[in-house]
Amino acid sequence: MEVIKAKRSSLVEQVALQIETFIESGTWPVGSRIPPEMELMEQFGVSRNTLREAVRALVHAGLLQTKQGIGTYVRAKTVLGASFQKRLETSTLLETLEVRHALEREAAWLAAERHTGEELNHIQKCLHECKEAADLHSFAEADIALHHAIVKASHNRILMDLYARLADELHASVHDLTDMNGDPDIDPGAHEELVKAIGARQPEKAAAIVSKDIARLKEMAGQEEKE
Amino acid sequence: MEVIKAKRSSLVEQVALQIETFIESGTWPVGSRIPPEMELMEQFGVSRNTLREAVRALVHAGLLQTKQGIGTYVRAKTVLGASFQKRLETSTLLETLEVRHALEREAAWLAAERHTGEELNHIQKCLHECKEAADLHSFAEADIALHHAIVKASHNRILMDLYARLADELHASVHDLTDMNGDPDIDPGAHEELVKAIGARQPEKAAAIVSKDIARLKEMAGQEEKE
DNA sequence: TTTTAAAATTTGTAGGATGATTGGTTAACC
DNA sequence: GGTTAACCAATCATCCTACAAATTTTAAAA
Repeated sequence: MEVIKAKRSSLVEQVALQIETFIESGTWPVGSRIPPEMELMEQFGVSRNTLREAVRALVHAGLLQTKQGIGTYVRAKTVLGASFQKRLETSTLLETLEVRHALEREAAWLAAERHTGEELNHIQKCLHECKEAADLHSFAEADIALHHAIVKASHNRILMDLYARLADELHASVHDLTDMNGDPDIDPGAHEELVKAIGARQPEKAAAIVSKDIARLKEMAGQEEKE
Repeated sequence: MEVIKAKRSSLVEQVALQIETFIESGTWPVGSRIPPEMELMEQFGVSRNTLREAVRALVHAGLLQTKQGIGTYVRAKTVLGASFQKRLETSTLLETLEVRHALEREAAWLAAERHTGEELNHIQKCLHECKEAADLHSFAEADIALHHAIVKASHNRILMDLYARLADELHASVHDLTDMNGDPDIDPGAHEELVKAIGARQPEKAAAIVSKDIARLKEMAGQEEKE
């Protein structure tokens, strides 16, 4: 792991970007503990202050998390994803659902236009796991995986970045919604129609199904706020 | 400007968040130069290292920009906005237009549902300025202002955050497109229809007009890539 | 008056020191 | 044998001092 020193930008910026690269590339995956400060100082060939400024930048961005006495952990894969999630934490559920609608509708449309055979297979596998889910927890996970697969099939990296964090944030919210309402109100038929429309390359139909699905969630959210 | 010291989080994090607050609240507006390090150290009551880590976090986030020998300047108003713009800089024009479509379509729909009389007046004023634009530059600025007004009328803060940066990034791209094609291909009729649909509280119609508008831009972008 | 050099201001980087936190280990006590 | 307290090592958090580098301002020289 030889670190190249460029001259254009500050040392701190260079180190921060390189750490980001290690994270995005998967060298330091989410959840892993990166080397301690003393080691990083040696690897990057900078003083501790410079190293700390770089690490702190990424801590603030939500990419890393430091634990005194223990070490530094990777919390997120991309800066945009982390800051988006931070933003979602201070937003209302309605705002979040509306943005989800915007992103999912566009993703479904593009997936219908662009998916590969392999991607469609993966989408169909996720659909199958939704149907086979034994409990609410399994269903929620399969549901998220399905939506991720669809966004991936859109071949739009920005959508993927934004959606990765949106899905995590919504995971708990929707989970709470269905818990409190008691009746899970699962509509697997909508998922089946969505996947069918995407497979048949019908973007308008896919988009309409997404709109209908989110509208139902917004209604549930509205009822929740009235209680 | 008395700074309160809480105990829960690290000093660096507290200072960084306070600086962010000063920026978001407009105390330090975009483009302005914030006080030098020595002053900030005294104001926040921390050491220079602690202050630098906080400032560096915001520099990396794109909110601040430091110039050696001169000072530190405010570059953006929100972290999400800054990181989104950073992401857009490494994205293709097609990806950007697709995300723009997702956000603008949702914003137009919500604006049709939720606008206030005051907001509609402002939207109509922006439309008027589009029509009265003497040259391409003026039109582009009025165009951006119109879309900003529509997104604001959606009453969704996330959309506003994301769109603020998206508009800036697209400003140059669309400008380049129209420059290179020679023929500006301005369609003021679409803007008029859009504003009419929003005013008449017809969300479906507003959304369809946005889709049509972006589709035209995507076509132009496609032709550009073929040259 | 103009040009050059020095000084001042401000950020960038390095090194040293102490404090605080966390997890693991060991010893003492019940 | 189980529990609790003390101790230690590892690691991050904060502070201080010093010098370097870049830019602007001021003073001196031509």
